[in-house]
Amino acid sequence: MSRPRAFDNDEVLDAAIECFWRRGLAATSVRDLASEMGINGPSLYNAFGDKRRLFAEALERYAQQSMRERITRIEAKYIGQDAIEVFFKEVIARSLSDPDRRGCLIVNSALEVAPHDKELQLVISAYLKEIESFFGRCLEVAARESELPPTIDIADAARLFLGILLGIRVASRATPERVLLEGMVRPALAMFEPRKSQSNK
Amino acid sequence: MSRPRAFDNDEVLDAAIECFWRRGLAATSVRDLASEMGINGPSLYNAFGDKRRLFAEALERYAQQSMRERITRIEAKYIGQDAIEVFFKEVIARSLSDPDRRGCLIVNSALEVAPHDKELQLVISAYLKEIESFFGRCLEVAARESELPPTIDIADAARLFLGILLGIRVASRATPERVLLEGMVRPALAMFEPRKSQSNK
DNA sequence: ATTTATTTGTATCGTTCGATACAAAATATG
DNA sequence: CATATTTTGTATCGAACGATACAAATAAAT
Repeated sequence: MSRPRAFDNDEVLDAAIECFWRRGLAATSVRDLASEMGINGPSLYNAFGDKRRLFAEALERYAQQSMRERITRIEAKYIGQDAIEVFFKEVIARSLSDPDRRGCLIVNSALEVAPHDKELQLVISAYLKEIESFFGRCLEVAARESELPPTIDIADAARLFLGILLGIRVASRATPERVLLEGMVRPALAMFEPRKSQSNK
Repeated sequence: MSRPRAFDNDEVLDAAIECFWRRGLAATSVRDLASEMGINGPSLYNAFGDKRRLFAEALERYAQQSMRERITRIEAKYIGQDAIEVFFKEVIARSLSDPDRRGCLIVNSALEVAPHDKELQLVISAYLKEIESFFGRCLEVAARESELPPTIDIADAARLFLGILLGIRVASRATPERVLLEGMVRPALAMFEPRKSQSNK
């Protein structure tokens, strides 16, 4: 009954994610966005309401495609200690290979947006909780598989790994050096029981 | 030979710190700054050059008054494990008691500014290194005092504590909850040898 | 007192900001 | 084909942006 959209919502959202990811919310103008999304300003407002609502949609899509995708993919293939190790290995590799040093949009938004926007604070806080829960699940499995000393408090260990992840994401924007990022997580991974090593030849 | 300044440089810099600390670099306008600093726009430009240079001066003053002050004050009174514990206790207390959730200006700038400003990136990266070195010194002492198992790699442990600190600062802006912030650091503090406990009555 | 150098306050500069008014274009439905 | 409905592109809107021109004000030096 009406004229159809000339663009794909998800495609232009991906372009918006790229803008917000690289420059943040405040430093990205609507003109930047419209240009990178390949649409006109009025189309942007017609489709997404305003800049803040576009940001909220981009953030949710990022959480789905970047955070949850990684968690479900890793949990489908690894469990316990392995899952945590693979997770950090992947995050560090991505952080070091990104010439724009974008870090993680969720972490960036936790710092830039959360204190000034109550509604988005709740959303972002929930994203962080999802990551903490992922670590919690891995640690539960590790404890069951005797990879983890029973003295370890699992809830706190999950919080520790979340903290280290946030630390890695911050550090990678100012000091993107492998020795630093890997060094941040290595002592925490040492909380696991020593692996039964294969016989050395 | 000339008309004297009607304002104190350090006083107006403190006001500038407050602006940048609460809202970040991009979201703080020169009018915000001049208003909070109690001076006119032209006086601001005459004294500090431009917004970016004012930010650089405010950041350096913050590093001196907030980061280095805390480190030297704590190191003058505590050593080893105690120093690290007091440091985190203080940071967490400050984070939870700040209704504006400003976090740490250095950490905020590592995320917002460092990727887009090569010169400030180097400055910020050096600030982070100062914090890491503080942890390193504490850990060296702890190792000498047998507070630390010899299996612990001190350089990596210092990187871990820096990472946790960054994590706490980020989390405190989105999820300022004591159980989370304390939980992030508690497992790391468990790397120290069990203390010889006093006889229980 | 006059000169010299700097700061101060007023009044902007041109640019960019987020957001729209409006009419032409496009499609599903009747 | 005619109508109803939404999208599109052009052309802005008023407000706020970073930054200055300029003259009055202020003090030290002569």
